Amino acid sequence: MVYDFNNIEKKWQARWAKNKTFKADSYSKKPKYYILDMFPYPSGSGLHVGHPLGYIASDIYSRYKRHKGFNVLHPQGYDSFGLPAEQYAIQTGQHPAKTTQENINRYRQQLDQMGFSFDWSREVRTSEPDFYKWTQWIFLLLFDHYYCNISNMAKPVRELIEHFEKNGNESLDAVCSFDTPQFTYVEWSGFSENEQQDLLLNYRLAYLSETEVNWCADLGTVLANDEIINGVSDRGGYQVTKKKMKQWSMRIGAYAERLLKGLEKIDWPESLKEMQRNWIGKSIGAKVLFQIEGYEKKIEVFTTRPDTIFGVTFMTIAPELDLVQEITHPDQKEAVTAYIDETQKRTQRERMADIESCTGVFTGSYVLHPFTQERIPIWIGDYVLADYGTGAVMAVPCGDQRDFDFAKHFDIPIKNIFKNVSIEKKAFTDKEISVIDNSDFLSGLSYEKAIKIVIQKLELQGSGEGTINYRLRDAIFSRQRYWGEPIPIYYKDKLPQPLKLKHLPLDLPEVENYLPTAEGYPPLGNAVTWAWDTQKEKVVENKLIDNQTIFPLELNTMPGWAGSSWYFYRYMDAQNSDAFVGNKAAQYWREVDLYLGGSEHATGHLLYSRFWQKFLFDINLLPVEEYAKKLINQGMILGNSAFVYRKPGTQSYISKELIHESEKLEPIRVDVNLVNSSDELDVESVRKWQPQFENADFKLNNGVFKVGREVEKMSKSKYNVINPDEICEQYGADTLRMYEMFLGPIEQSKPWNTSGISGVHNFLKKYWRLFHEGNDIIVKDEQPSKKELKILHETIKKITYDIEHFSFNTCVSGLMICVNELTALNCHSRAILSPLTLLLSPFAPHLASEIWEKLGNQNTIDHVDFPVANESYLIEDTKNYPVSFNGKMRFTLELSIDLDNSAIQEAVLQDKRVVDYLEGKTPKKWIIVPNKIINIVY
RNA sequence: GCUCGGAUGGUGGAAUUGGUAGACACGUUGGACUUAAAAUCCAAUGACCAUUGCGGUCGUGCGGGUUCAAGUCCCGCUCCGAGUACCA
Repeated sequence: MVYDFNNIEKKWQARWAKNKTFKADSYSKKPKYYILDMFPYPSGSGLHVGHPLGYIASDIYSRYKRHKGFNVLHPQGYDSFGLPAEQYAIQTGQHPAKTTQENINRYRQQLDQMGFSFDWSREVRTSEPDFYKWTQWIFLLLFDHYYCNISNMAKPVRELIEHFEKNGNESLDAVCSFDTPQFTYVEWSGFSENEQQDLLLNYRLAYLSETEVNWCADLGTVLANDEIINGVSDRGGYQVTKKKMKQWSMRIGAYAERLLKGLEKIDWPESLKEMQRNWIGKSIGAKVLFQIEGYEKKIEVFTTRPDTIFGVTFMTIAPELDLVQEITHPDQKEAVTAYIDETQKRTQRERMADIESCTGVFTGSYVLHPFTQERIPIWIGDYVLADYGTGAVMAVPCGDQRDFDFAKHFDIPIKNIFKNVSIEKKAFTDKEISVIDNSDFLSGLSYEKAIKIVIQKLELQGSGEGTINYRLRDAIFSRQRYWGEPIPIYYKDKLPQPLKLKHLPLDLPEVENYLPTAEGYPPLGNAVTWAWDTQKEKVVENKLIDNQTIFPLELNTMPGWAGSSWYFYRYMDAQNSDAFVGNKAAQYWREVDLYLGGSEHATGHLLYSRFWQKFLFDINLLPVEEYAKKLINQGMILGNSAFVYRKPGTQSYISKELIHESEKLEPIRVDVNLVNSSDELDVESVRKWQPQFENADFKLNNGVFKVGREVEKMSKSKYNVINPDEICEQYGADTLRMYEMFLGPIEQSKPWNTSGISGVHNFLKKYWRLFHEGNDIIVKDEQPSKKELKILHETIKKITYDIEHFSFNTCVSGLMICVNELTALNCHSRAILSPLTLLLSPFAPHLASEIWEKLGNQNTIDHVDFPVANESYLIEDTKNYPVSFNGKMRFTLELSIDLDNSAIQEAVLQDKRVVDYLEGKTPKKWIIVPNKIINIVY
């Protein structure tokens, strides 16, 4: 009887679905374990072989944990709002909801055929109103809270208002926008309602503000930096300009320090933590105030080197600052305006690419040095970024390379404040070995001491203070897009007002046209009908109508990361219609025990979700401050792209081996599915594949056309996608699962390559044969031999250890060795085969289930206890030791035994530690290597 | 530039954390079974030398060091990958 994987897999998948085998109990006496995968975005191309890598690993671990007696929550869902569905809608006029549903169906079918043990009863979709109701609700909570620096947590805006009524904002220590004015309680009560609301926006965690964005008028939308190439839009090549727009933002900066500190408590990959640390970018330094000559205003700068304050010879401010207009001297007006126009045309990308050139202009104004009162010229330079620190820099050319270059370029004096250092050619930046000189009260001090003293002095005279600055910027939350969560806000006198919980979900309306308009009017503006009608209030045509009063609604939608920032809590209580997660469920499941996903989300999803978690923890809605105890980044499975080479300007393609090195050819990607394993191209299929190849000329070599290969990310646009479906068809899901694990360590990226798949498939066939002879299952209830027991228990030990350390590739090897050895011994003992099948079950669940049933077990294998290694079977017989043996051993040994053996005595006496021993020090363990030396482990 | 990873046979990768390097698998070669093929099984397979039998030498990117013992630890390089980039 052959291993009929297709039928076995169908049989068990149907049975699992019917019996709801993997449904997690809501509450259980068993210990809980929550294993989460990053949910997929259901794209049009379906799953490729790279997607399931992490899912296979988490599935193995989930099945293992069930065998170990845990109540395992292993859910799955879809991150179903997003750009590609909307782009597709724009092109074809199909509603994104429709295409999304189709894609989800395909994904589900593909996930099921891999035999994953997901609890589908808890499925979530971010684009479903039942789900985004709560995303909108969380947004409203963020809108309704501010960050208090004293208690170091979010607090209700209500308390903020109380504080303003009693004290104004002077004595308040809260996170707020940079340009928040100071006011007293008297002033506060004098403000109009609108003025008050406007000020409150400076404190809210979700707030509306004027933000500079990359605006593309032709596409009618804001673009992210990576959507712009060489100053024009990546899509269509249109011009991109900078524009100030009212945008919703999230005050993630308020949580910078806690996001940093929290990393110490969680078991996440060090490299990923490092990425988050760099992204948060903490730097310790000082704020220094410089009085502008002839003005009341002061310019505040942030510096990490306040010790170099006596080296300041000019100041540079970012061209975007409003301050620029105010302080520009009439004589310089023309030059400054010209420069600002110039920089505005340059996109951020151009500015970034153009590190070499040094541009700037003098404002004609001066600030006064806080200690020497010297006049310091104020320059404008676009090497200063408006949104880092205060957008102004005290330039110390002797100690900073950029300031040095700027000074050299514009011929500004450079003052040396370092002892015994030449600054002729470049700035001196090595702070650790510097000694300050030529600096009044700081002369002769080291960098560390000077910083302490200068900060004291600054604080004393009120012209600065020690401070910490973070690189992390507040996250822009508005998107001029259709396929996302509507922001639950309406406008009263142009001020944002929150909708109420009873209004939620604010459904995404139907529109005729998904394209945003050229003025930046979002596509929701095209909406004809909005969905709800609550008592007196209703929403019609972008308007909230309340008692005959009409208010416009917010038309922007939320970004992709909104729904994914909290979805893992929804799984705990997916059907709850009264809360985003019920208290009882949150208390039982608490947090994710193991999270698997790609490191590409390090500074996106994985940071934003930690931010929302901390916020929801602050306001007592969640029990823990970090939601994922342990995180593993699975590597990417890369594609092996195929290239054909075209002579420029012709339709002539040349087989790979016929290419001379000197020839310049254009590489063009072809679908890898049209290439066989020897890199030979199916020319006829290529002609049918794309019209450009229809009449092309292919120069063959020995009757075949060979392609070039390159390893790249697997993506539809690179035509290198391999779908798992065919492999499941040809080898079965169990083979695919084990093969993907066998490929290498889970964290490692690797190119997809099917050449080794037969090895794994052979193993499963061999495993099947271990139990079969002809059509009969052959299992004997006989006492297993010592040797068989030893093989089994060694394997149990290894597999258990390796699964717990997520070393799934070595698990597969371990099982292979075990089966090879048992085959050689012709083992048919039930006492061996039964536990062995349990060991296999997480990896090849269909095969294991089938054999388990054939062994006559009444229960299914899924929740049976995992075998435990019995050490007594593993102990080596050491009696015949030590002159010759196979394998390596570690054990405690009486020294006298070995020293009596003259064959090894000579070697032993070379070992310093033996001498130590003879002098009275006791070793703990010895390791003996034949013909070599004795090792002693203390 | 900065930060973090990595480098082991023809290939993917093991190595109990300092203790027989190359497990397991692919590939290759030879053999068995077969009219033949497929399937399956067996053997060899790091390199070089010796192969009449044993055997020997070198080997974990390069150069040093610590140690009885280094793929593993330390110092200095080279190359590759990832992240980030005028962050004051």
